[in-house]
Amino acid sequence: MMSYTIRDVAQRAGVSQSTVSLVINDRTNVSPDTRRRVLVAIEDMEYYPRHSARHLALAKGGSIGFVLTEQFFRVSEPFYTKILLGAEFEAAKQGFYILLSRAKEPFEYPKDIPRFLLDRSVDGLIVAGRAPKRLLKFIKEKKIPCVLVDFKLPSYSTNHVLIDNLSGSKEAMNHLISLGHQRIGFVAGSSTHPSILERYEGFRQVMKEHYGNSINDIDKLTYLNEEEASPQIGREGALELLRLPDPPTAIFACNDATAVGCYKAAKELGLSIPDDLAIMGFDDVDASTHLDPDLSTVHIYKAELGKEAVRSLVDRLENPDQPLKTKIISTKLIIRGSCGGERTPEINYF
Amino acid sequence: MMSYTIRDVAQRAGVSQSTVSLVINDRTNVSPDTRRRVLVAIEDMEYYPRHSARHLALAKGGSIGFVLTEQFFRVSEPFYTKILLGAEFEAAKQGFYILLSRAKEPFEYPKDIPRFLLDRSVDGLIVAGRAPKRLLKFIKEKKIPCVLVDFKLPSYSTNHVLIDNLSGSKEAMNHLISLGHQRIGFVAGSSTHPSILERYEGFRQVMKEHYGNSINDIDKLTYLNEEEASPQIGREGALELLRLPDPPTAIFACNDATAVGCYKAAKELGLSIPDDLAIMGFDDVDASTHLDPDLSTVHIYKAELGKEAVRSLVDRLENPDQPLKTKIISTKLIIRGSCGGERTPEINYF
DNA sequence: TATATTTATCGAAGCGGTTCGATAATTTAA
DNA sequence: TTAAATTATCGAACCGCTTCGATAAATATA
Repeated sequence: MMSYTIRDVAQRAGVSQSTVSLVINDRTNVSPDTRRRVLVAIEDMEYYPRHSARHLALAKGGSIGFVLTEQFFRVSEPFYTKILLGAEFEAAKQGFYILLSRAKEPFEYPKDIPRFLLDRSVDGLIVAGRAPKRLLKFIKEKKIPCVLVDFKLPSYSTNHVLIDNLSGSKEAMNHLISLGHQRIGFVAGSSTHPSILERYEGFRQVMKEHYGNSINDIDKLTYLNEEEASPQIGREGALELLRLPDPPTAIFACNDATAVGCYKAAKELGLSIPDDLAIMGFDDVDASTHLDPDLSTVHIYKAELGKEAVRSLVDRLENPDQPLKTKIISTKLIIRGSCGGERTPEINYF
Repeated sequence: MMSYTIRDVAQRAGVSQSTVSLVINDRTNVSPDTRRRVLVAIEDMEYYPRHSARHLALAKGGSIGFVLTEQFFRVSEPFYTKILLGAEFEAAKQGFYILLSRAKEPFEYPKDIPRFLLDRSVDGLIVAGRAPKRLLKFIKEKKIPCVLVDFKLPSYSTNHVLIDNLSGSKEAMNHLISLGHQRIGFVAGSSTHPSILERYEGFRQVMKEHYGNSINDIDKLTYLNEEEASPQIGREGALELLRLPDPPTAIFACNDATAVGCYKAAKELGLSIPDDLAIMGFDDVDASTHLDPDLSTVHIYKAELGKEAVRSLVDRLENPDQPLKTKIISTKLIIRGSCGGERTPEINYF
């Protein structure tokens, strides 16, 4: 069943198609009476303008590309998909569509350039997590408006939405210290990711501040692995630190997935949490409340990251000459059962 | 920087735009020599046809809408997003885009009709999880090709991709029984969802088969709740069953989220898993390996569901007069630590 | 060799919108 | 009362692609 076009509406309302267009786009210089007639016709015919036609005529279509690094597609899925869902939420609100795509890793140029970039289906792009350099270069060359979420590159300027990892990390560390821990270990995977580095930096700063400059000591209490942060890495790291002659009494894991592995290590060594070993995570993924005891961690407002990314991008699309902006979203320390201290009341963040 | 159009390419190659179009679309009746010249020009100019223009000309754009029920957007996120990711994977392979949208709950018509349906941005639709009736009605009226994933309505005919819940459930039950359990409880949320009902049916069938027709008994061992399956529901249900004068020695939870709650209940009552209480889940969500002991469960090939949905839809788009098809995807029993038995070797399913 | 087919290429119309410039109608200014 | 400015409406061109029918060139058939 063919549906109506703007011409049909025009005919029905007894006006020209240009007038209908003016009404649709809420432009000035249409008499109230004509406007009413057109609106009635639109209503009656259940007319809705074709997206592709507008897109073609306007050279912009109100769609946003969302790129997820393939690695995260699998491993860190619960984290990044929350960001995606937040983005969808805000995009819908602002009348934009989200087109989803993966960035392969390793990234091959030009094969792996998302097709919606090539055929101009999207007006702009959000990249969540590690962004392939070659992709970023392409985006810059083509001058495609873009915002990076939870990732940055020293020499690359664009809009960003970032997590306040440093503050979050320091807050978590200070909490651990306030509980009396002196030997605190740090276990991390994905150790080249800027967010992880910042969490590490927070760990170091607080340790130094409290326990002086005995860097060697800090280094001994640190396990860094470049591979994707995961329970396996967490387990390995925790085992390594806990087998030290002078093992830590608390472990700060770079994220919740890693913390899960620390639980396993503790169990293997017969250590009880939090009495023998305190564990602190980062991210506040759903799984953290499933652990026993439930995990104290640093909450990240994931959906908010996605929302802010969309706002940032839409803003940029609407005023292209704006200065670049970086938004930094705070975190929130959530005390549960894995390291003692007074529990934070649970709130249901979307 | 304006990019090239088909006319530019035509000019460069010294042919008409229609010829370029023929080459692009790989049509017959183009001399090898001309084809080569055009291809070279395309290559040189990095030409790529505008999506919206093709869309307009062809009245189809190679995009698929993916609708997620808002409820699942939050609660069952890890489950449905895996399906989404699988769909993206297959869609990319087939050259389709995925547009994401939520279906509000409750669903208000016509406000909540996804916009991409109204403005014809998508050629077809995948709906995952519970689909609002009013939305389905709209889809049928507009004759929009559609496939339902993990949901069906008795009177609604369309393409489906479903989980073989009944077999999965029976297999899980038989395993429990083979371990010697006689009193097995069933705990479920989302009890009106067809998938959950099928799992329940599997439970009943196996119980009846083994322990005769003492229906009352089975009913006593059943906890059904219409609210969204969740750890809270699981905890409630397990507590209720475990406090019976003659409590179950095993609990079959309708899904992993619910099973998590059963763990909590067991802990509260001082029961150890699997010795005092065996627990069996369904879904095989990531979190199930984080539990201690790790959860025996029924694996669902979530990404595969998404892939099959795309295949089904694309198939339908390409030959519209095909009969409707329902695909049923099998499950796989995964034995881990929560109920004894020999462990299934872990495989990394995408 | 003349005619009928087939093959290669092209021009122009059309997909469904937006928008610019022209025109007619109305209001304001002189 | 007339000229100038403003407002309302419209026709036509255009966005970038596909496709139909026409035409010219090449090939097959009689």
